[in-house]
Amino acid sequence: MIDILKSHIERLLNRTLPENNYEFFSNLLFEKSFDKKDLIVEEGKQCNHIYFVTEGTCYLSITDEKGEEHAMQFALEGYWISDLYSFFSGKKAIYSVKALEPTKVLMLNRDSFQTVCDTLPAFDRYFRLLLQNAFIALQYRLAKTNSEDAEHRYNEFAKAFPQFIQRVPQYLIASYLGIKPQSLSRIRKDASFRK
Amino acid sequence: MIDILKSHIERLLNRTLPENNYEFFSNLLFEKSFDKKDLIVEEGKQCNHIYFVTEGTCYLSITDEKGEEHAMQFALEGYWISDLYSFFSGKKAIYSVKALEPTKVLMLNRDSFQTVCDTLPAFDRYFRLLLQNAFIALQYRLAKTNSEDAEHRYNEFAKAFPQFIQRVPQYLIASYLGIKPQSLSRIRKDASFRK
DNA sequence: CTTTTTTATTAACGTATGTTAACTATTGTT
DNA sequence: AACAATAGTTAACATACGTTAATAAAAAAG
Repeated sequence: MIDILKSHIERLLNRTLPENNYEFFSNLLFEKSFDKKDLIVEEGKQCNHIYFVTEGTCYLSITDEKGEEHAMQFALEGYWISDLYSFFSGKKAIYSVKALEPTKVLMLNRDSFQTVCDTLPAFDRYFRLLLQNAFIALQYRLAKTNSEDAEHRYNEFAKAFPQFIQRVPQYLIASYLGIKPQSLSRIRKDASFRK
Repeated sequence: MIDILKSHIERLLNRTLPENNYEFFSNLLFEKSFDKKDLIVEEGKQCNHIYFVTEGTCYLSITDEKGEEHAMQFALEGYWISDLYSFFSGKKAIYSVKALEPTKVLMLNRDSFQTVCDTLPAFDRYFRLLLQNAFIALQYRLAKTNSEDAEHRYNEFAKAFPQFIQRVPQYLIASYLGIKPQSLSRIRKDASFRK
């Protein structure tokens, strides 16, 4: 069951890991379960872990001054999620992570992260590749946010992430796209008319 | 003159590099100069380098289907810039990089990047830290794009990056903020009234 | 099953930003 | 210095999306 993570690592590194490397790493992980609606990371508190989802769904969000929540990222089985700002700086979290379903994660704390990166260069490489991909995807998403209208963005999202359309409530998808739920409703209705 | 990069690396790693480590790395770099308006990276062609700016300014942009250009990132002395999508995948660039002033860069090609990361784990670490910071900043920028109006975003930008306000034309700053130059003009006028 | 809570829909109206177009200011070129 | 090209401003009008509010549908809880 932990092996979904091992194969994730080996796929990114494009090679198999020596068994003792992975063992060293996996001994630093803790398993934890959350109920639906539980907060995995809470804004205002230090976020001392990164989380690898092995079961369930959750999402990262930020709350603005008006008290409105904005979904930034969704995660299901095989995704890492956390407030990286807080994790890497040690400052208070500006994001929250909340479970959308009963969710199981493998968690790695800051010290263990440092240890594994210092001890096994393969893990520095692994996390670099993760961040590389995340950065490229995020930059592309921002480009689309600044150039396409909400309908186009919704269609691209639905095509790229059909699993999220299934498992994430529509008001959070609207929020992720940078619009209100009413607007997404309107967009979907207009689209269904045109069919 | 190359040492602006060395100190950049040592600042991120939070330690001094063995002199032979840096020498190994810097021998893989090429220096190149561009005139104002030159394309450093051209959309549609492979982007085979990452660029560290030692002099001048340039910016990364993407052109949408309607032919409109969207500024994604600015870089002046001490910044890395490139189309990382193309650089890491080997596919055709979807972004361009263009000089806004006469600009000097140190460039590192894909093979050399691989070599230095494979040979010196410190560089995997360095590029992980770079990407980490870039990801965190980009995620925050997207959060603001989805939650604040253009006036607020402009004010935050001007405060955080006064150098760019000096050296980058206003229509590119508008584009970076996700609005049209006319809108930024209006915002600035309204603000000056309220003073 | 029934009730309550949460999520989604719809419609009328408001607003920030886009569009078009004309004009001015600035910068670069001969 | 004169001219051309680029960048910035302004204003009238258009539009995508936000706001408010009422209702309906679906999911969770008793």
